[in-house]
Amino acid sequence: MRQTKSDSLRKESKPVTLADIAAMAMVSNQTVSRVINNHANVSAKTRARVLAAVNQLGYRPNNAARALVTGNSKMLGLLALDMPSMSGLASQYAIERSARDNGYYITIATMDEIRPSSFLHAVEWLRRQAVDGLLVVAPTYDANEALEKIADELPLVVIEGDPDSPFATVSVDQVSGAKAATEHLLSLGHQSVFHVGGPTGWRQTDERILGWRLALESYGVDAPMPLSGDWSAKSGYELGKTLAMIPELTAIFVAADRMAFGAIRAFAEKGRRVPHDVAIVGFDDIPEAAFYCPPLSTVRQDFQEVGARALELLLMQIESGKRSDINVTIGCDLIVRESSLPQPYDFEDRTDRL
Amino acid sequence: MRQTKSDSLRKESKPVTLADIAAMAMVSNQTVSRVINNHANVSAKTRARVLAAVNQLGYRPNNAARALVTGNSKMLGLLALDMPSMSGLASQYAIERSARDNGYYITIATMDEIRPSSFLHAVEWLRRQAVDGLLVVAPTYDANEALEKIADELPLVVIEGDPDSPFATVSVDQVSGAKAATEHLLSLGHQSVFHVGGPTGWRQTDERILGWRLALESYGVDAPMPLSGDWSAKSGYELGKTLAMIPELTAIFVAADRMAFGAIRAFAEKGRRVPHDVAIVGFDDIPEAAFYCPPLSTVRQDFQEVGARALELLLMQIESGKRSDINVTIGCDLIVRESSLPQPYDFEDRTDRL
DNA sequence: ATGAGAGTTGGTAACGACACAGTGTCGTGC
DNA sequence: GCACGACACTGTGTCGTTACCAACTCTCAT
Repeated sequence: MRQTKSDSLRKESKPVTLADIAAMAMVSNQTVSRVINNHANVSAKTRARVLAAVNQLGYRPNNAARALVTGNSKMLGLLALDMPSMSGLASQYAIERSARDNGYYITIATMDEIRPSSFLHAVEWLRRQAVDGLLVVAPTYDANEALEKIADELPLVVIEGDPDSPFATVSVDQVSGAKAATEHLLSLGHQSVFHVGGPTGWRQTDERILGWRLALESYGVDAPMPLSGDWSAKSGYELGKTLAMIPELTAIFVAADRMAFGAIRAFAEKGRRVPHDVAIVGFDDIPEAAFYCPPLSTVRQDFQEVGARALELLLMQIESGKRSDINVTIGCDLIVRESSLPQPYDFEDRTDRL
Repeated sequence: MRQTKSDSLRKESKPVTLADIAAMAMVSNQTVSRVINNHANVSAKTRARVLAAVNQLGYRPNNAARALVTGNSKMLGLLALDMPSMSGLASQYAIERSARDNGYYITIATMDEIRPSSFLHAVEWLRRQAVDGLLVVAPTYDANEALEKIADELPLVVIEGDPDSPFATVSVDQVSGAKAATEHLLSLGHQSVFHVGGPTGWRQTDERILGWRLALESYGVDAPMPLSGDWSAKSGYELGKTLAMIPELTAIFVAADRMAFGAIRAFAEKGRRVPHDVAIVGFDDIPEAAFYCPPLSTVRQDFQEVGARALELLLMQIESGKRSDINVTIGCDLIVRESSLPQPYDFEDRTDRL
């Protein structure tokens, strides 16, 4: 017998159920249910009596039972990449908070890489939990085909996915961010701007390259061959060692702050100073960027906003029951700090620009 | 009617149930259930027939129904601090992966600060979801009293909690890490070592201070007044500006890499070079530490290991049904890099020490 | 042949909550 | 005085699954 087993080991003798408080408040199950769910047609007096019983007995609604009968689990799946060098998880907090405010739980599933198979695996896992909707952080192209199959069975929002895809997406406008960063460097008088990009297969990699190319074009400059890292500081360092050997290089746009850190370090080791000899702009604006040596110019992405908007879109679909393919684009801001500025900077009052 | 409503808007006409495949395989519900759950006493032939039906119909077990009858939701709650400057979330991935391998889901709840009230709120929220156990990242003391109430109703493991508390904990040995860092600095000949610590109320803050004190004592040095930041690079920067005014200061042990970044930056702005004028050691070994300018000496914490061990402890409690108060301590390693080394370093082949 | 025992399988009753369709009680308007 | 609707509340059925117990089918030894 379950009861016996569990209380022989743990207090929780028997969880309080709806029926228990119905008995205590001397009303039917149904009335209690209505009170719990804030339905109409319950007199103030009964409602108070029920609420009193709820408090006294410490009743906690059982979501499993609820999910079984209503068909809604109030659970959302968050599918993310297991990659510590990704900054995107900052938005996870925003998502959870906002979900909870709306009465939804978040359950997470991680993938070590976005391959269709491991991807579908994770989705399948979440669907067993009968999630009401899916938030997918899918910055690579591979994800799209896998998502197709899911999208018309389950509400879905893709974060950092392809805006041209047939599902709802929320993404940061990488192109204009990259363009602004590159133009900033060109406007300082650099003859050309090199680029350290992310790994192939990532939307962000291509879009940042595109923005960079557009800026170079508008200045009539030929684009050098872009390099490709894996977003980590280490990869930035390795590529930086290579770039440091190019004498005519004076400016680099690096597709991630962490890679920029590595690159600056590599330049320092080769005796080329940033910003005096080489100007560098990163991307992301991680909190440490403002405190690197030198403080890193970068493009700020508002992950909080991305998360909040994604959740909003998802709930909209769940509540309306209609699939949506709205594409939300969030802008980003160029933050200029010392790493791209040729002249020495007045150190004293820089805290205001963090 | 639910069915009508949902399929008017979305394919998912009606989910496949156990009964459907029972009908197809021409066996009873029970037999299907046994196959799904890998119970014994099912002939190979029937099992194959059932499995075939499962595949053909695309059956997905309904966890809600399962949870309702078994009383186990196969869901674990992860309670964490909403603080981007905390490095601890690295272990979240390890936890999720390992949980999934064991057939458990992770649902997260975040808190903006660890106060008993917001803490209990989050716990209550998770308990509604009928989680089978709780993983709590609770690095502050405040959490303890709140946890007492929960611990004997629900399996619980506290990450970075107080090892003397009456519940199972997994923590990193902060004291010895801090001691090693400080001794390293003293062994280099520094007369004293200053300290930039974390916020008050955090176990890690106190333990790192303790380790630092122990090291100073063993060298017969009086401990200067430790400073207190909030783990962020920004706070390290502000405190660094203060410390930079102390002429006799030659070495600092900073309780977090991010704060160390800020501090080094502040010193640079005041014209004091690291490591030539001041030696600095951080704590955490975040991936960027090796690529700061200069590369940061630090104490490495293995968050992966912490997460994996915590999950292991939790599952043990859940499966045995017995509360445990085992305290696991994970060691940490001093990583020496340029920020604490007085002599210039041979740049060429340093990649091996990352 | 017969019975025991192991290996299979089936039927029924939960689990806890909500939906749905009632029942009963008012108050209002003609 | 009667019909009628609005409101407050109740009773039963159901969601998909597993637990429990009973029943059936084989062997194999007696």
